[in-house]
Amino acid sequence: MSGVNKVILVGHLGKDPEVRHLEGGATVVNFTLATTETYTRDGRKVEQTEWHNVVMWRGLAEIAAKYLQKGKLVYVEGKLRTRSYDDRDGNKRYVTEIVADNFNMLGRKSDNENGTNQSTASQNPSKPEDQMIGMNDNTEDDLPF
Amino acid sequence: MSGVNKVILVGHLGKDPEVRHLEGGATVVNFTLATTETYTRDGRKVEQTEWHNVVMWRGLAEIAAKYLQKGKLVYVEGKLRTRSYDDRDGNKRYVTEIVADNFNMLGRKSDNENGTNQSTASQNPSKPEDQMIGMNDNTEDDLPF
Amino acid sequence: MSGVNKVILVGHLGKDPEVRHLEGGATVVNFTLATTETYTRDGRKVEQTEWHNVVMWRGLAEIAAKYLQKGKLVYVEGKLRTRSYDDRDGNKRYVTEIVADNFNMLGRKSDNENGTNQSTASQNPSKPEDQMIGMNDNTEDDLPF
Amino acid sequence: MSGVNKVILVGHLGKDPEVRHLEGGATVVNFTLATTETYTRDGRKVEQTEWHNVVMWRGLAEIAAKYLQKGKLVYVEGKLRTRSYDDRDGNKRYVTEIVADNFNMLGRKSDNENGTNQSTASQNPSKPEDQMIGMNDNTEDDLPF
DNA sequence: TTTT
DNA sequence: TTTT
Repeated sequence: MSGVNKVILVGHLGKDPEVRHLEGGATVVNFTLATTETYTRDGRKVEQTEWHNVVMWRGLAEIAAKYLQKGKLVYVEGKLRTRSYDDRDGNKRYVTEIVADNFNMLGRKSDNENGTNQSTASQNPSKPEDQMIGMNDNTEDDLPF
Repeated sequence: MSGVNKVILVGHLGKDPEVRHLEGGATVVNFTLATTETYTRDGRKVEQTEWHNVVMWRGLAEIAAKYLQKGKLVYVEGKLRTRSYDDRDGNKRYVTEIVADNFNMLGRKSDNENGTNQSTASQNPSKPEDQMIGMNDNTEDDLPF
Repeated sequence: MSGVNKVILVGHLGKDPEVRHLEGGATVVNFTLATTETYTRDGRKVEQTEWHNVVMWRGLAEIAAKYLQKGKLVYVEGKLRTRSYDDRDGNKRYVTEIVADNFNMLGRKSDNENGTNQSTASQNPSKPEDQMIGMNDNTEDDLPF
Repeated sequence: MSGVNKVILVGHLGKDPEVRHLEGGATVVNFTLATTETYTRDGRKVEQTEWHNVVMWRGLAEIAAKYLQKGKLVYVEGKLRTRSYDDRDGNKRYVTEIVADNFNMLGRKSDNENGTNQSTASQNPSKPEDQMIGMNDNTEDDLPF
C-alpha cells in the first residue's frame, strides 16, 4: 500500500515525439530520452548514455507534441511502469517505461524556437493552489497495449 | 523560466497538524516534520535531526487533518517556499516552508489507527490518467500572511 | 552530456535479497520491490502494484544482505539502467533495473529485528562533509552479465 | 531514525559563487539559485521565482568555484539544513540552505565556455561502482557558523 | 513475489 | 517537537 514510485530525468530527446490519437479521443505521446553520465575511469573520461522510454498522456501529451522535438533538453518527472506485450513470435516481452506526469523544457529560449515561452507542463498545469482541471476520458481501458 | 523546485522528505511528525479554515473556505494545515540522519564519526554513531515546516492546502490539508498525527511516519513531496513576515519588533523575518503537493503514510496499518486504509493523498488524488478535480477557491490572495 | 537519471522508490521487498559474491570479490545483491498505488476509479478503490528490479553493489550490497528481508519497507534511491542479455533461444532481451546508490529502512524498529539500529546506508556511508571511503575493486568488467 | 531529506532544483545562479577557504583547508561555496514557476491564473500568465541558498563543500565546492557563474543553468541535488545565527542585534535568526551533494551543469556547451566539458560533479565524482575518494579534513567543527 |  |  505505502508506495512511492518516482523517476526524475534530465536529458535530450532522441527523436521527435510520436503522437497517437486514440479512439476515445485521448492523445498519447512516446519518445526516447538520453541521459548521459560522465565519469573518470583509470584517468580516462568515459561517457555512458542510458536511453529511456517516456510516455505522456492527454493534456500533457498535447503540450509535448507541440513543444518537444528531437534534441531538446528536458526535465521529466514520472513513474516507472513495466508492461508486457507479445512479440511477433508470440513470446511475452517486457518494457519499462516512464509514465510522465510533468515535464519542463530546459535550455535557452532560443533553443525552443516554437514562438512561445511555454516551458512547464504537468497533468496539473495550473498553480497547485488554484487548480480546476477536468480531463477524464476513461479511454485507457481501450488501449491496444 | 526553466525551473524545478522539488523536496522529498520521509520523517516523523513532531506534533499534530494545526488546522485552520480560512475565510474563503480553504483549509490549511501546518506541521513540523523531523528527518533524522545517522552517520558514524570517529567511530561514534551520531544522529542529526532536521526539522521542516510543512504546509498543506485545501483538499490535501483536509486529508492530512484527518489522518496525520504526531509521531506518524510520512513521505512528503512538495516545493520550497521562503516567505517573509514582520516579527513583533517590526523586523522582516524569513521562514522556509515545504508546500506539499503530495503525501503518503508509511509504516504499518496498526500505526495508523484511524479506521481507514486511506494512505495516499495528493492535490491530484485520482489516477493521473483519470483525473477530474476541481478545487479552486482563489482565496489564497486573502491569506493573512 | 547533461544528464540526470534518478529513481526514488518506497516499497516492500518481494523476496529476500539474493546475494552473489563475484570472483573479483565484489558483492552484488538483487531483489524485487513492490510499490503500490491506491486510487479511486468509478467509486471503487483500486490497488495497482508495480514491481521493480533493484541491484546493489559492494558495500551497499553487504549492508543490504545483512539488514533487508522479504516484506521490509524500504526507501531506495538509484538510477535506471537497461541492460540486454540473450535468452535461452538466443534472442536479445532487455531488463530495466534500478541500480541503487542509497537505501533506508523504514517502519518501526520492531519490524527490523536484526538486533541493530542500522537503518541508513549508501555508497557513501559517512557524513558527506566527512567522507573517507575507498571501495574500489574494478571487478565490474569481469561480471558475467 | 528513518529519514529522507532530499532537494532537487533546476535553476539559474543569481550571482557568481562566493568562495571561502577555511582555516582547516576546506573550501566552501555559496550562491543563490532561482527556480521560476510559470502558471496561468485568471487567463494571465504569471511567473513566480523562488530563491534558494545553496552551499557546497570541499571537492564539490572547488568544482563549483571553477565552473559555475552567474546566470548558468544548473541541476542541484542536496538536503535541507536550517541553521541559526545571531544577527547584529543579538537576536537568533534562522536560514534554510540547500547543502548540495551533487550538481550538474545544464544547457548547451557553448553556454559553459570554460573550455572543458566537465558537467557533472558530486561528493562522489567517480562512477559509483568505481569510487576511490578520500576527502576528509574534519574542519567542519572549526567553522565560524 | 510485497504490503495494508 | 518526532522516531529508533
